[in-house]
Amino acid sequence: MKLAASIKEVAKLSGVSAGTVSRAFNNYPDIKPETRERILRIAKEVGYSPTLSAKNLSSKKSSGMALILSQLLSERIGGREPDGRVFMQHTMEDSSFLIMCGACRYAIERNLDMPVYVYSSELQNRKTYEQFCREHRLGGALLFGLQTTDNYYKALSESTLPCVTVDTRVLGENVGYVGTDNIESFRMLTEYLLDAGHREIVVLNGRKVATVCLERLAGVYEAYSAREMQLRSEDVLYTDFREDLTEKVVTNYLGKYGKSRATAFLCMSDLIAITAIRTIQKRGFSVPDDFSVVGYDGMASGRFIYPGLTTIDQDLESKGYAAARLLNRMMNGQVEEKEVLLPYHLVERGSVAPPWNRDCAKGHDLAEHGSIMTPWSREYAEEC
Amino acid sequence: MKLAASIKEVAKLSGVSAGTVSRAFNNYPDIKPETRERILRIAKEVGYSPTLSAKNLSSKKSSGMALILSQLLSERIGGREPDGRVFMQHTMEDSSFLIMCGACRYAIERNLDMPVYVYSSELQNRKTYEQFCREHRLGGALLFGLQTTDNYYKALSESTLPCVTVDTRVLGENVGYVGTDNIESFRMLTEYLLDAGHREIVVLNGRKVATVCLERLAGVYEAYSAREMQLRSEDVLYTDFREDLTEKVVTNYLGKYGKSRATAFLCMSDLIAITAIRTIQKRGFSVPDDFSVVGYDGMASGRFIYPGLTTIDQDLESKGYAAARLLNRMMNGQVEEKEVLLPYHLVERGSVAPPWNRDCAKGHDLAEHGSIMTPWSREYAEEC
DNA sequence: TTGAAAGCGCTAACAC
DNA sequence: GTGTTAGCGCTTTCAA
Repeated sequence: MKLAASIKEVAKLSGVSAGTVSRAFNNYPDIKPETRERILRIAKEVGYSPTLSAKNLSSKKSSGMALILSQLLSERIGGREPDGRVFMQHTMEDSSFLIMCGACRYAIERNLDMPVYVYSSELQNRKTYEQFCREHRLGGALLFGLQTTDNYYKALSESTLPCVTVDTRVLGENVGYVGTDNIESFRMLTEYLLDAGHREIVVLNGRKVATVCLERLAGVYEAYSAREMQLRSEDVLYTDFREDLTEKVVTNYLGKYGKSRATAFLCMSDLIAITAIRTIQKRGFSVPDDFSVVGYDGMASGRFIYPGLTTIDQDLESKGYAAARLLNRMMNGQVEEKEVLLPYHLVERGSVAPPWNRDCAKGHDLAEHGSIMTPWSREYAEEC
Repeated sequence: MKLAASIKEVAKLSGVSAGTVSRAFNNYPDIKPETRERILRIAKEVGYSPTLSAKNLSSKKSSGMALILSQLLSERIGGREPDGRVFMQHTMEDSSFLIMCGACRYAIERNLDMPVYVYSSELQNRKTYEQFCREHRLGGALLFGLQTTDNYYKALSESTLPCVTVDTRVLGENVGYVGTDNIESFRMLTEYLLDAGHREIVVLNGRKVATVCLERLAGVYEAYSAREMQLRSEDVLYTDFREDLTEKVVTNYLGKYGKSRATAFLCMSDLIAITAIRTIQKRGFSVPDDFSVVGYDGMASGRFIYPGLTTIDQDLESKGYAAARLLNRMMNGQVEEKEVLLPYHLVERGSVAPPWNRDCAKGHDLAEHGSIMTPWSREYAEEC
């Protein structure tokens, strides 16, 4: 394999000028087909492919897109193993990764070069959004994990080049948005619990100021008022998405009220829900016999735990894919609708049961829950 | 905010030439401190920062590094929710992501620009490794998720520029390696089970040809022969890392032997272990009373399931960090040791118990396992 | 349909 | 210390 093949080499070997090679590679119409073929063939032989830096530099308008991940390094929260050892955990773990996969899948399908940059909130103070884009010669950017307090969040609304945010809506001429209807989906989730017979529900909320949380909470309230019921504000507990805080909050609640009050926990995320379930079990209670629990996200761990977590799956990979697609279209001037809401759907696993037979369901076996047939138990029952 | 600030603008505003501005920005020694200050100040005012493409192009040797993630899009394996809905899952999910985080953390700490490229096996056929590096003007590359069958795997050994692989060792002049001592760690893990009293152990292996699996299996054999014991080859089952396959394999085994044979499952990864535990429970058996299970990786879900998964945590983030560090050093000619093995340690949760009281431990409660005090039950007992 | 030439924004070698 | 200049590898007029 030859190294260092430049456009000139190829030009010389093909007996044409550099300009013509460029034309061949960029699908210009004004080039004789056979010339193009020949050039492309020779280029392939010597292993030539154009240097992106040079392309970027020479073409007037930069055309590349990039994915910028914000909250990866900062959003680190700790916890402790039972043996006392400290472990770290990412809140955004699942979501960032899947969104990235989806976006990259789109880029790969279209043969687009789309680098991913991990850019923390802290870095955003050192370099402005405009600077970052200029520095990388971006023609458009995909942003995920932005918080409303981030510098880039504010800069986006005045962005001169197209960009797309995921989950964090930003108003601006050139800003697209891909998200989920948080209000609607939480209304649905709440109704699901109400339909199951629950009347005393505790909401385990995330960060008080996070937009998603605000919207989701609104959905809960909507469901309540549609049935002319009231959600007491003291039944909304805040956990900040942190595992240890969630545990503390749930432990407190259980210590205070035990089974005397709520029959279900409605969680703003799967991570919260999973921790809640674990905490409930550690306190000697059962899910779903004593308490039902639902989450939101569709993260993988929800399948692994017992009982399986009933949740709303928002298909994060599709979200990433849709975001990349929207950005690409915006960059090409195909400015359809700049706001895309993705579908979601309820995944019923085993963490919800009707509340009425709480006390006759003690000592259940893994394969049967007493009050409700979980998918697992059903499957087991069928096969045995 | 002014837009389009180039080096010339800054030069003009500062009353110097472009060359001097360049000197100021690149920490050259031969520039008057106050000139530098002034230039930097003015640059900041107009929001200037040098374009990477231009830098790359003009400097002879390209100096940038990048992280290339291979198996993200291809390594997709499906499964089914209990309700029949199909879900997709990434085998590498946890690991890719955490390694990426670690590598990026290093880059950010050093103020290095390190784009992440998601580059599937399929793409590797369309563009050679050399081409990719040239195209992106890389000075070095970090590769994760490479399989021995990948095109880039083969290309690496002849790489002219420094590169570092994670977990997949490649022999070559310019290739560094960051990994874990798979043999040693699996010897330890096996001994842990043997020490607990297990004599009939089933190994749930991954892909037969994967290097990591080969090494890990070697570790198991070592532990056995150190005690002059024999691991029967029919007790090594292959699952290919796929959830559904794992379930099938374990189900088969249990259907055939029930509790009559093995007392423990030694799994090559946490994902396998978690699926194994779930399958065992679905079949009506208990972990750890009927079967002990251990995994390897330290993935987050291992904490969420019940019982907690006893496993070897290999701290993937540190792995990514170490890899980026090694690459950076290699690129700077600080060629210390090109092979870095990272520490690992056993995390004891609740999935292992001695095998001798299998049958007197039925019907246990979450808080007490009969045969062994798990960390959870211990904690619970202490607090109540 | 193609070649020639002027840059894109920067660095680096060589003057002064 | 600083200015000048010649590229880096490509795209893109403008001619031919």
